[in-house]
Amino acid sequence: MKAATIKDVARLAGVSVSTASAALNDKPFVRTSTKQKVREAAAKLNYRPNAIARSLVTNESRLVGLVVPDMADPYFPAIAAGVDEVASRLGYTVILANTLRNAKREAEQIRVLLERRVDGLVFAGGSTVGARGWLDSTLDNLEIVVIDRPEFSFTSPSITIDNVRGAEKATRYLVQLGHRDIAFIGGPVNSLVSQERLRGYRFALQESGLPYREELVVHGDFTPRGGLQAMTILLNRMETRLGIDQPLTAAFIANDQMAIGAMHGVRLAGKKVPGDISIIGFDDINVAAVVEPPLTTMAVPTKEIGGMAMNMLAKSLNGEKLEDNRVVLQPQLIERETCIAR
Amino acid sequence: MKAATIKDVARLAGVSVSTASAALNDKPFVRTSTKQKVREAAAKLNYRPNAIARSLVTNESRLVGLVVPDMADPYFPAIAAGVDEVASRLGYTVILANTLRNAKREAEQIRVLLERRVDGLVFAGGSTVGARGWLDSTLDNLEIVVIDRPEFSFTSPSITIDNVRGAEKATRYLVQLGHRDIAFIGGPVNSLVSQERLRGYRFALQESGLPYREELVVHGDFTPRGGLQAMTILLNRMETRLGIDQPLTAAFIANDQMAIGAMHGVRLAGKKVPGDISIIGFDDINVAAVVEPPLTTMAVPTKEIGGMAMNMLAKSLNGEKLEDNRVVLQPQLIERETCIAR
DNA sequence: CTGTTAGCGCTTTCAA
DNA sequence: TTGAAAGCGCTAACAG
Repeated sequence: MKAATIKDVARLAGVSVSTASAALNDKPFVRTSTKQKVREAAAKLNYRPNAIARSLVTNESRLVGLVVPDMADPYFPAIAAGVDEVASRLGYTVILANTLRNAKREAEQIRVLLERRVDGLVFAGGSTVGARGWLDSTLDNLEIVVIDRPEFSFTSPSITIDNVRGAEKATRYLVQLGHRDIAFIGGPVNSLVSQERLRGYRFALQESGLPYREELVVHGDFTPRGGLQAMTILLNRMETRLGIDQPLTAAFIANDQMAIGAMHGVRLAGKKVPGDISIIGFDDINVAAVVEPPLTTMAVPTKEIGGMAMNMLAKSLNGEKLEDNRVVLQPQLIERETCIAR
Repeated sequence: MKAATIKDVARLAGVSVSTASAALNDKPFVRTSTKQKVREAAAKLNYRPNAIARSLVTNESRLVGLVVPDMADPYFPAIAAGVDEVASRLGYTVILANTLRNAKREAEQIRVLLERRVDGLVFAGGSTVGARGWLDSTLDNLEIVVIDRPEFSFTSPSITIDNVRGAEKATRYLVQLGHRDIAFIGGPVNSLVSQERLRGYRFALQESGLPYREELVVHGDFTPRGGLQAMTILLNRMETRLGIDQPLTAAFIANDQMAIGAMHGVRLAGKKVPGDISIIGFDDINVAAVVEPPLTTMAVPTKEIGGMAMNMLAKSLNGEKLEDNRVVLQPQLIERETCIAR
């Protein structure tokens, strides 16, 4: 049997449709007894308001799109959890859009979100050099909050990780421990976040009077496997090209997933973390604290970021002015056991 | 300026609204030149069809709800990735609903999904004893596919992990390696999945002529921290209550996240994995292969499951009969390095 | 092949 | 305090 509509409710309650609507929405001008009647009718019919119909007339969907590059990296589900939690508290529903770090797919997904008339978007990470252009044209008229997409940070409310400073801090930490031959494992070359972290790394090197050496940087793909491969390449390089005069003693790795993979690579090569090679990661994903040895990393309050983003979005949607629409977060060094003084 | 509607497009193209609609939907009976005109008009106006309006009339939203208990466990994002991938290929959009393993919240989230008129639901894991009742009444009329929610497996198309057999296999593997004092770390006591895995564990014990000992089972919460705590409890128990006559030599742990935490617990107690205690997990999450030592576990093809679920859902939505609507998957033993013969 | 008409389920004036 | 009517943007007969 078909789902009951408000018409059915109205009929059963013996009132007009408009009264039924007002009653169900608890408008103050409806007589209490009428509300009662209507509610009973609704209950009896197991009535569920049709959000689609409502959206059509109110011209707001209370849908928000959440655009993430990759669900396999725990970083993004953590953000998703934060967004979802406050969204549902605020009466929004979230649509998931996974871009798989693929520009074409991203465009496609956005198109869908637009057609669904989402009220707003939270755009998390995964930005890529040049991803900017086409978005601008199509995205006006839509509230959007970006997380760690530096290319939008000046046009949209944003939450940004200070990747440059974070990377700098991480690298400097290694330097302070006495390391001089410090490698960097980044994400995909065209990833903006990865580029920023590379920048911070170079900056710290420079400030410490250490040379930047190309042979010490390798790009991975943010996955554990990628980290493993990158570390293996690095270790081979050291072995074959440079000899033992300047062996790698530490590495700053652009995210924890790769760092954990890289640690494995170190062991596979018969070396020890941190005995032979110190490692510092980025993100502080939930297993970081319990891997062996526990991973020293730059922590980012992921879930809070998601919640914060959704809150900002909701505020703009309410027409409120954001007093602070350009949040920049400093990652925090969590010293665990993968770094050791040289 | 307001978004263009199909009316605007029709006017600009000099045709009626219905013709515009037909043209945009590429109906075969529209003259090619007309389609051309209409498309140009649409492009010029940057027209985007309003999916909300369409849904209202077609009475299908092409929305599917994805209900998961917890985004922090990599297991679920992996499923989400699978669902999302095939959903978007099939023209569906997925709404995320995170229940946080909380029955009240689950009910609330489902209510929202129903109001949004999702065409179907994929319900992944997190089932809890007694979660069944209220769902039945409210869920008819909705296509739904369940993943690892045994309580629905006989009323809805389902993909189920054979948890009992998987757990049995895992435990038996330990037994074959010569272990006789094998602990079990489960999820929350009322988690059905955890109960099944416990059942498999007991079954294997029994078949092997080993006694079931309550002091060897502890319940965690599926998180790394929970695994750590559970292992610590276990180790303390051994220390204090039982003395050294029957020290724990192995543990089967209900998911990888906890297993990784538990490994850490073992080390904290000054013992070694697998030297002192062998460990086997469940799920094969993506870091399992690279932790130290690489985790032996029962693999479940998570992402494929998500995709499969969405495919099944789409089929039922199309009115196709599912030839195989009760898929049962056998977890596969992945031997890595956390288990050793005694 | 194209246009006219009706209506999806709801909210929202506006009158009564 | 309630009801009648209009209309959100679209698709779906149906007639021409």
